[in-house]
Amino acid sequence: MPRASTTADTFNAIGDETRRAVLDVLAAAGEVTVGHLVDRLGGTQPQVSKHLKVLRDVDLVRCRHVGRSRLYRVHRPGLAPLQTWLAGLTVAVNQHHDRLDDYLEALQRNPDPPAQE
Amino acid sequence: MPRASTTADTFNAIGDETRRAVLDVLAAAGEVTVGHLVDRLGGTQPQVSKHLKVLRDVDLVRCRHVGRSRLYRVHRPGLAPLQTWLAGLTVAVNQHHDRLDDYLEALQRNPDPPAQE
DNA sequence: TTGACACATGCTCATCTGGGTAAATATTAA
DNA sequence: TTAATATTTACCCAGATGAGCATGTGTCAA
Repeated sequence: MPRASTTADTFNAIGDETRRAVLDVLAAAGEVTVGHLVDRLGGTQPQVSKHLKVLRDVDLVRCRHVGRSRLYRVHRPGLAPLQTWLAGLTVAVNQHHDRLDDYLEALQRNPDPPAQE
Repeated sequence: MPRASTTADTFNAIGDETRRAVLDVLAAAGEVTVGHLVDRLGGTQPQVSKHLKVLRDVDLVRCRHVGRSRLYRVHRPGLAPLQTWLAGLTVAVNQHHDRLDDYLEALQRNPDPPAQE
């Protein structure tokens, strides 16, 4: 079985570095034209358009027509899956691992530590 | 050019749903054995091992040997790239898009709104 | 209508993937 | 040493990808 489609979910969509860069530019600028993105990010126009399609498919960006241009913007609700999962994971990790990392790293440096210092 | 390697960075690593599930289990349980993960997640043992290798390569998990088992755990610092990027993006989006989404959606429902109301 | 502009879509291709199964490695028990 | 347990690693394969390039679609200007 191959890797899941990039449009399978938000996580796959942001796996690509260029797409993250697209989101960064959109987030910083508010609304941006495809042409502007091309100038800003480099690469060819079809390339950028394809990345935008992926982001659109997972609802991370939306666009509106203005003349012959299209203005793209980040669609905030699309970020929810990422924010939710990462926040939940972080909380869970912190609860169980408080200070465990430090302990384990110390243990690794001194595999057989004395019972109590 | 094919998709970037899953071990290219943290973002690619968490693109896979099974790997996110692995992280969830590890985060909830603290330290877990590979066998336990297999029981918990289903799938074959080699499969889980491979996913763990990917997570290890991007430093999202670490493990230590205990007898013939290995105890895996989430390595918190490995989450930093995700947290940093997502937080930055969220802040930027909120700054530029405060209430823009609502406006645009209203605009979409009523493409040619009266000047003021 | 014709032409230019702004994007989107279609196509080819080398490449990386995740699943399945078999075999290798390491550690403990007998 | 031999057997069993716990994981990792090696192969094989269909499927999806991103880059490059050509083409299609929609809009504005003359």
